[in-house]
Amino acid sequence: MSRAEPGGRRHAAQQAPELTGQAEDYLKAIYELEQGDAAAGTNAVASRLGIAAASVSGMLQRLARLGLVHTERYRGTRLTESGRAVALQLIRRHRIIESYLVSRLGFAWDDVHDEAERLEHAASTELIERMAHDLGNPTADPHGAPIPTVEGKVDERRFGSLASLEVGATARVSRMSDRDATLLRYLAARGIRPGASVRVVSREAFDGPIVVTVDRKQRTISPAAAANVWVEGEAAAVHTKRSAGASGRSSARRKR
Amino acid sequence: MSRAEPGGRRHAAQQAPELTGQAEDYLKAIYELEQGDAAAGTNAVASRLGIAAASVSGMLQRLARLGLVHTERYRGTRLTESGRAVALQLIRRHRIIESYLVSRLGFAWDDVHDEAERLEHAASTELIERMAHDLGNPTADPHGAPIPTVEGKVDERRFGSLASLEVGATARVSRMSDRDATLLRYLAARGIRPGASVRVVSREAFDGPIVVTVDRKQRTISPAAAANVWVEGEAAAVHTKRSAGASGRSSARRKR
DNA sequence: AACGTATTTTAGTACGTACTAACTTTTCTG
DNA sequence: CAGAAAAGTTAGTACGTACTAAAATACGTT
Ligand SMILES: [Mn+2]
Ligand SMILES: [Mn+2]
Ligand SMILES: [Mn+2]
Ligand SMILES: [Mn+2]
Repeated sequence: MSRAEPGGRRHAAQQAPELTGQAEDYLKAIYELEQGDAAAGTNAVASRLGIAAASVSGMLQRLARLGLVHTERYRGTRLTESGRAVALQLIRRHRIIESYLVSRLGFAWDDVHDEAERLEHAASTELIERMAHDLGNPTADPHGAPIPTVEGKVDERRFGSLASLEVGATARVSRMSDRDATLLRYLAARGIRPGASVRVVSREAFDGPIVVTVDRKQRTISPAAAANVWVEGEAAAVHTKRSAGASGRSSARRKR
Repeated sequence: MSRAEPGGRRHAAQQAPELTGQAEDYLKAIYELEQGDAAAGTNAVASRLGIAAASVSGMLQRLARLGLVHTERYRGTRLTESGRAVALQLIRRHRIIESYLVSRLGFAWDDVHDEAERLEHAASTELIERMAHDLGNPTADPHGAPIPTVEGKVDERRFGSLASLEVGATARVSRMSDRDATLLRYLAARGIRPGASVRVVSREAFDGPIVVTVDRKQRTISPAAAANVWVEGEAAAVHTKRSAGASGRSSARRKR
């Protein structure tokens, strides 16, 4: 019940520190950026949230004081157990809201992310659980992202991207980024949605377009778009080869 | 779409000043406190919002700068046209959300106010209109409060309270305050809900309990509770008498 | 009209959150 | 490994929103 508003105090703070919406978004960003053993970089958090890196430094110190993250100066940030729990519940709220808006209120799948980005901070646990129950406790959102359980369990498998599938390989679309409505419409126009099965027909050199068969129909997809689509169960057609996955690498921070 | 968050700037401000949730709540409070020609007092706004009067003074100056209220120093505040428009749209959002939560998600009517108080600031116009459409564009919320239209029209009639009905008078329950869940449960337990028809059987002196017939059953109601129930179409049984209504008085601010 | 009380405003402070500019540390590269 | 580039932090500022304490104004009562 009742998530806190920002500037003021309004409600006496009880045990739980009553995080602001911004703090919650930071935790979510960190959750999404850290992988395995690699901490989330300040710049990465900043660009994810559209905020100056200097501002992020400040907030991370606050979150550290609250016991929600561990920060090693100049070396990145990772969630503590309790920070992770907060992030997962926020993600649960986000994804259930998206699912509800699509299934019950007729929203387009490319139109729910921003709405959920705000509602996730205002919706009570009771509301979320009622929505979830009404939907039959879904396990994935409209973009294929897994929904954490109330207990904070979630499928954390990482899949390879469609962009890195080899020619001849077949796979099932698992999920895609939902942060860009244009991308989602681009993909929808090509039949790329969670559950679709794809097969790479050919690829052009120099990052040229990828030709794929999507549920029997032949389609062309830009590699930039394909990089935001994750697929599972890839199977090469003729001879199996190791694919350099964009999956669980952990050693270094990727540039961009 | 997208109501602003507080501390930061985050989105470039376009034409519309993008009010914070708090500012919106102030406007709503002023709307509900000013009646006819009487301005809303600073203390009244403060106690309504649970905020110190000094803080309210500050915010009112900001709202005045934004052209949303007129403030006459030491004399009270009233909404400008545009402030009123903001307040009415917020109230529309609030009441549609309450209605939706009750009708579509099985919330109890005494449990939706706080939820709506937060969601009203996060829900986009699109979401609200989809909810409204799904409900068949209701004209009143679960507590009998009229829902302003998209154009900002609303039934502003004021009714007398059940507490001021004379013995023998019959009336229909129009609405009740929704800000106290305990009150709502108290009323529900006695069958007092919008549309119920009541008749005052007797009243005790010194603000004692009021005995009423509610939809045929006899019930006892405390005057403090009855003061938060508004009724319409009152009709005295035998001889009609002027009732000193707690309705449209405007000259002085009531104490408390 | 004068006084005392209620109402309202100002002054000074705090905190969350953001920004830019300047500085520090780490990492990469030749 | 030295120097440059990238990444991250600190310093100083701003704004919205709250608070308490003190001062100003208005109002009801004698
Ligand atoms: Mn968010
Ligand atoms: Mn999603
Ligand atoms: Mn509100
Ligand atoms: Mn209501």
